[in-house]
Amino acid sequence: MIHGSRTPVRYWLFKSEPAAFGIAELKRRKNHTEHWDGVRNFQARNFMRDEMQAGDLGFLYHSSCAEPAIVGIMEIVRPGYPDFTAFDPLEPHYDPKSTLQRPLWYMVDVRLKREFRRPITLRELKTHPALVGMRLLARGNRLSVMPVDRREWDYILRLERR
DNA sequence: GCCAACGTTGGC
DNA sequence: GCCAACGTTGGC
Repeated sequence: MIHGSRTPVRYWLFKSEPAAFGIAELKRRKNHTEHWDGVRNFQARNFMRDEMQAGDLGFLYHSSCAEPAIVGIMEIVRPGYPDFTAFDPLEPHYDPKSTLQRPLWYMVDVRLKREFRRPITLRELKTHPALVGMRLLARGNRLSVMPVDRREWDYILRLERR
């Protein structure tokens, strides 16, 4: 990349159910890339397909578990490209509406950057007035991939140090 | 284009 | 396991 041409990093949040896939697997494969596949929601797809860039960072969030929490930071190493798991009838997220010629679903590749020194739980996040606007905390939010404001990102990193 | 029915998400 | 919120589907 030519010096100075780099666009500012954007921040994201990725949900995953630790029972299916979580930070344990990512740690085991440190410095290896993972496909963030299986996303079947249009809004989440659009973020991955249209907005994510290599070098962007994302929180890894554990959902649907005893202690929902942000547990680490991932780096996007490859921006949006067709999610090939949608093409395979044997895949759980197979979707016949998505074809090689006209892909419907997209994924990105990520790599674990680091695990948090401590998990920042959903419960804790909710106690901070600085985070009331956070998309994750919005009523009825079900997006599995969403943007995080830089201000919120920085605030949460400071929380981790407490 | 409306909207009821249905399935899924995800915290609790 | 419950249930609110939301997206999708399909009849009309």
